[in-house]
Amino acid sequence: MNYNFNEIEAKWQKYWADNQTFKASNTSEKPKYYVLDMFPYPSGAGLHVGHPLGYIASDIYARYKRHKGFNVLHPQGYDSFGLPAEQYAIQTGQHPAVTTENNIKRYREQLDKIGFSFDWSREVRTSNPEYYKWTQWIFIQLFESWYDHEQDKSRAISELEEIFSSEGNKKVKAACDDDVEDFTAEAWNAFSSEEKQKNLLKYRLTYLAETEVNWCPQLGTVLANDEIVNGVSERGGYPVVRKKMTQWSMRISAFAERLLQDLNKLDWTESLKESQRNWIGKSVGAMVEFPILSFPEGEEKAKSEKAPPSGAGGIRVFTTRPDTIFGVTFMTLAPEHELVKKIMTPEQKEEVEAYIAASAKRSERERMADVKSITGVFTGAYAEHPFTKEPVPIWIGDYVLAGYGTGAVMAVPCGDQRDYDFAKHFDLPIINIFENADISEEAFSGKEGTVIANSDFLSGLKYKEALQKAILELEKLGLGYGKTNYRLRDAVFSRQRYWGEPFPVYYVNGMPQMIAKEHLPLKLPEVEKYLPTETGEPPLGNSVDWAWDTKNNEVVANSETDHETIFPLELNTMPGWAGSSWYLFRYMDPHNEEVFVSKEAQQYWENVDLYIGGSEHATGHLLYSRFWTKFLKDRGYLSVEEPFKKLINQGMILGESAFAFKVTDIFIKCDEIGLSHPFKLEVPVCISDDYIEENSKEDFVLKELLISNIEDKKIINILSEVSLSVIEVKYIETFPARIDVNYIDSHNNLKLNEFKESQFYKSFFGKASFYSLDETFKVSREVEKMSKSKYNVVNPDDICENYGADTLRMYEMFLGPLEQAKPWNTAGITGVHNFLKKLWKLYHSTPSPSEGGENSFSVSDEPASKDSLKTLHKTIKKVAEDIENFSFNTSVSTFMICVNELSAQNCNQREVLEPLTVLIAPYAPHIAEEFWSKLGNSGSVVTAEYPVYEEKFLVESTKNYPISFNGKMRFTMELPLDMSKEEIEKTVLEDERSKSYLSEAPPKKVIVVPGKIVNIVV
RNA sequence: GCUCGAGUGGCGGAAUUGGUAGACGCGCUGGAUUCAAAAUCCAGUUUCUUCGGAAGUGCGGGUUCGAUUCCCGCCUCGAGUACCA
Repeated sequence: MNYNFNEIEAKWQKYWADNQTFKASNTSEKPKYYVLDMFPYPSGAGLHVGHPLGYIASDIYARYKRHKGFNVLHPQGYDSFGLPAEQYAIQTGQHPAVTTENNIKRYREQLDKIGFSFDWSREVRTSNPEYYKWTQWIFIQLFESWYDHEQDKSRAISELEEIFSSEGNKKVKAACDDDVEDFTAEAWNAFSSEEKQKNLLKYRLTYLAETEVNWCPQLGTVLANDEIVNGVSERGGYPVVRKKMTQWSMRISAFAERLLQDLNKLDWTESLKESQRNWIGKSVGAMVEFPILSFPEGEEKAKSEKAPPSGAGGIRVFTTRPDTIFGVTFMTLAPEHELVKKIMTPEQKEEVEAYIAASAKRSERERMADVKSITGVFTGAYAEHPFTKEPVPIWIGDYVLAGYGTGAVMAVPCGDQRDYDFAKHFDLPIINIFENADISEEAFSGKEGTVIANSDFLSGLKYKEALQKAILELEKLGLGYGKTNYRLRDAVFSRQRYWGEPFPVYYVNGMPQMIAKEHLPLKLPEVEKYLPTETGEPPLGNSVDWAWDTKNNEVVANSETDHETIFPLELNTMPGWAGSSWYLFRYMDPHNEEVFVSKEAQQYWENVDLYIGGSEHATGHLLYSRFWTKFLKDRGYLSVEEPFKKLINQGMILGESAFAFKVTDIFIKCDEIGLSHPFKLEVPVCISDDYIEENSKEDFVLKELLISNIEDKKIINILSEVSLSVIEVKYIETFPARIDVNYIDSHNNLKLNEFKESQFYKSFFGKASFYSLDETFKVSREVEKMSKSKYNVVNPDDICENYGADTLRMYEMFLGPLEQAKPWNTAGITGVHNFLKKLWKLYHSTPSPSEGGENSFSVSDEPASKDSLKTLHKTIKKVAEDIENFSFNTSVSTFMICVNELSAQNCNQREVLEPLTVLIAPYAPHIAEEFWSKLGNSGSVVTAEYPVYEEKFLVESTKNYPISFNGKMRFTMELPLDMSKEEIEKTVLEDERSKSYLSEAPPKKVIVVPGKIVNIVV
């Protein structure tokens, strides 16, 4: 009987499902282990071979841990709210819930074929009301909480109210909005309940704030930053305007320091931690206030002496280098800075306003892209230096960003390159305040070891001392204080979309009210269309039933809002990261209707031991999830501070795109080509750089080759460095070159007949008439991201069908290190497939050709040979080590070596093959189950114990020593391992081969490392 | 620009408390089997070579008996981030 993988795999997949083999229990004597994959968004395109890579790795690890005696939680689910389903709904009118359901079905079928050991009884879907009920509940908890910086934790808002009513808000060190005003206990108690609510909102961990969104009037929708290209919408190219909207925000910035510090506790890659550190962007420095010296006529005179740091009488700046304060020669404000219009002098008014208008026109992106050109305008106003009391000119310049710090900087040209460039450009003074620093060419940015000079009381001090001293002196003057700044902004939590979690919020007189827990979930309403309303409100505004009746606690028609118990509901929905920020905990207790996770379940499973997923979530999902975990921990709902202990980012599997082309020689005569005169060849062709041949007689370089798509025609632009030359362009592809990889065979030939039958051919070439397919075509390949639009997608279903899931699993691992990006090449899969066939043969007898007939299962109970046991134990050792190190590619190699050796030894003994079955089970579970049952075991191989490595089988008595001369290995010698250094040296030197390398002279030195190497220096 | 990572055969890759560079697989070449093909099996496959050998892990130095591995300086590619004061 041959290796019939289709039959075997279907059989065991059914067995696992029927027997609930992978169902995890929340109570067990065994130690727990939680392995989690980042759950997928079920897209309409289905899975390609790149998607399961991480799932296979985590599945191998989960199965391995089960063999090692752990109670393993290995669940899977769907991040099923999201944009694509909504966009599809806008186009087709199909309800996102329907398309999502269909997509999930397809995903499940595909996943099941690969043989994962998921506990599907714990499946979660973020778009499921039973699930998002708890997402809404967490939102309410955030609303009911504030952040106490004193205790460094989130606390109940009721505790804050108590503090306010007993001592006011002066002593409270809370994370809050910038505009809170001080009030006493008496004042608080005198507040109306509405005033109280207004003030509390400024402290809540989720709060309403005016924030800007990208609004596209033509599309009638809000766009994300990456949907905007050069200031216009990516789709359609319509203008986008910044529009202020009241939106929910999350006070994640309150957690900045903890999110930063706790990174040190995590077993994540350094690069990932680094990008979170950068994202949090901590900088330690000082807030300094420069009093304004002169307002223009008619305005109030500057209050230079007594202006408090928070007052409006000065310009507040944040600096990380207060030690360089004596180097300040000017100040720069962002053009948007609110003080600009107040302080500019009448003489400068025109110029300043023109500059503001000009920079407002430039998009953020433009401003950032254009780093080189230096622009700015003098406002005419001056500030007073806190120490020297000298006037400091105030400029505006768009190198200062309104969104960071205070939107203003104290310019120290000797110490900051941007200030330096600005000063040089506008001929502003530069004072050198560093000892022994040359600032004639560029700014000096050294810190450690720098000695400050020319700086009054800071002169002679080192960087660190000067820093402290400067802050101290500023504090004395009341013009500054030490301050730590974070780049991390509060996260906008509202989306003007349909397919997301509705907020459990209704509004009474404009103040938000939470719907009580017992009335959750607040389900998404039906709408007729998924676009914003004509008045520009979010899609939920299209619903006729979207108001809350506080009397019956139910959703009612919004036409009835004039009734005194009926109030409008929030129209926004939550962002994609809401549901994914806490899903790991729901898997622990997925069907609990009372709490989002029971204390017992959470305390048993704690948090995720191993998390595998893509690195694209480095600063989104992974940061938000840490934030919510910390919050829920603070409020006593969780016992852990972090969601994911260990994290591995799997690398992307790339596709090998195929380009088919017909070879035609075309000569283009270019008489006048200059850089300013791109040559245009207006024929529908494609060309790639590789196929350009230069005319060697002319000394020219092909500078650049541009291909642009204009009205479905490919236009070649050739830019040459010299103006007079003849370019010979060969090998022009005479039709759009991208070909679906599935029509290319392993020898890079176009499968012409199949290709002509394909939908791909018909849609692309059906109407074209300028080429003939019957001629010879060439195929070139290029490695790119795997994507439907590049026609390089390989479907795992096809691989399972043709080679089996076990082959797919092992091949994906064999491709290369898990964390590395690597190209997929279906041609290479035969190596792994042949290995499994060889493995199959080990367990089956091979009848001699004369006998004929089928192979049959034949494993002997005789004792195995010494060599076979050695091979087995070598393999146990290496494979176990490799799994622990997530080096799955090398463990597949090890299996291959093992099977090659056992085949050569004609090994068919149970003593070896039974442990081998368990060893390979995590990688190729179906074939392992088949062997396991044929070996006479009942039940699944999953329950088998992992084989134990025994040193004794590997003990050697001799070593094949490499003998090197000057470090170069020349030959080897088999010598006993217990031979002494001296004996080894003597034996080696006496060898004939050594003598030929030594010529006449004796060796200068002989290094003998017993058990390793002999090196002779000549 | 900054941060992180990586450069090894035709290709994917292996080897790091410094100790036989190229494991394993693909591809390729030759052979066996076959009417033939597929499948399978065997042998070879870093480069150069006067067939004795010699060189070789992006480049240039250094440390060492010995460097893919450690140190210094560069180059290239990839990922992330971007005027962060």
